[in-house]
Amino acid sequence: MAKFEAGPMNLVTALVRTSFLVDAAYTQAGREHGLTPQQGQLLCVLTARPYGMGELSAVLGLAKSSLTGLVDRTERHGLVRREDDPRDSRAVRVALTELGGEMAERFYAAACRRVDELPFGLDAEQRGTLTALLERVVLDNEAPEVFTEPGA
Amino acid sequence: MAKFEAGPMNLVTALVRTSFLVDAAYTQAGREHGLTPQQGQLLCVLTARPYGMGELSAVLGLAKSSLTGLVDRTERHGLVRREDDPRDSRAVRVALTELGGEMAERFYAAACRRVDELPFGLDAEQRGTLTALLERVVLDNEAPEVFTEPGA
DNA sequence: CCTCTTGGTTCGCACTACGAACATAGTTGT
DNA sequence: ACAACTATGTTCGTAGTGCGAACCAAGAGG
Repeated sequence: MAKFEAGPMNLVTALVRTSFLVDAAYTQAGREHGLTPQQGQLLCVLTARPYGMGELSAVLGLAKSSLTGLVDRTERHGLVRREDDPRDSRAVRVALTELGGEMAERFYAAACRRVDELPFGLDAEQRGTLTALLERVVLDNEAPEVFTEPGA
Repeated sequence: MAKFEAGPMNLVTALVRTSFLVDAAYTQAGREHGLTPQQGQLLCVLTARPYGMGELSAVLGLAKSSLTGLVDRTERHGLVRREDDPRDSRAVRVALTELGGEMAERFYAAACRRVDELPFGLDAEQRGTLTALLERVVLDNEAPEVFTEPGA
């Protein structure tokens, strides 16, 4: 029963399994540095600039109440800091600490390395094609700007 | 800064963001039916056949101890059942209940629908190309056989 | 038999995520 | 000014996730 299904995989299955691989790579990269994937994600977002809680909630796709905890824990580990927003005294700006910046860099590098290894079976041209197609999907769906290169 | 970076996205970023979209779709599909993504995943795996705990652990990429809890909770919801393995009395076979089978079907359909909508901006040929490229990645990395069509 | 391995569970821990309710601080209309 | 509304975060309770270490019981091998 579907034991030798070398036949064409459907797109949905391919996407789901790829996502599975990416997640695993991401999680592994985090584990190398004592980070949960969520904390790693948070650090990566913050490398661009400080964010407010509400903004983070939107970018990461989490409820505000979920974010309080994530930031709490990450702050407790000394990776992130809550700063007062000068122009709105109820708002807060979450920023990387120095240690957080270093962690972000290392996590980002490790995650990139691992994810970049996934398409090892594709040549340069195929990678280019794949990138273009996925980029289209990502942009069409307005995927949040997660995981932009820190040095950009 | 990098505000109008319409430039070529790198492959890693494209993969990570795509994975983000797929996860969100998956989670949403689960929520529609009162399932967590993990429980949904479990049901999908079990549509093929019953599995032992160890097998599940390997397929889902979880520690055995994590699995006990997942199966416990899913069992508590009446979706899954632990059966004795006739040929090994310490082993267990996790199987779908009738309700579990129905849920699996509905969850699978919902997840497919949502994931299938992601590449709405691609035409048939592009979808074919994308599928082929991802399939290659998936097979090269021996991604677990998650999310195979139930009816296969 | 006595070991060694294997299949699962238990336990304690840290973390994830949500919605409802809440407190404040801005904002608007009058 | 002042009341009414809105936006920003936090708190609280609940359910679920995931791990490693320790453990138990049943098979396998010498």
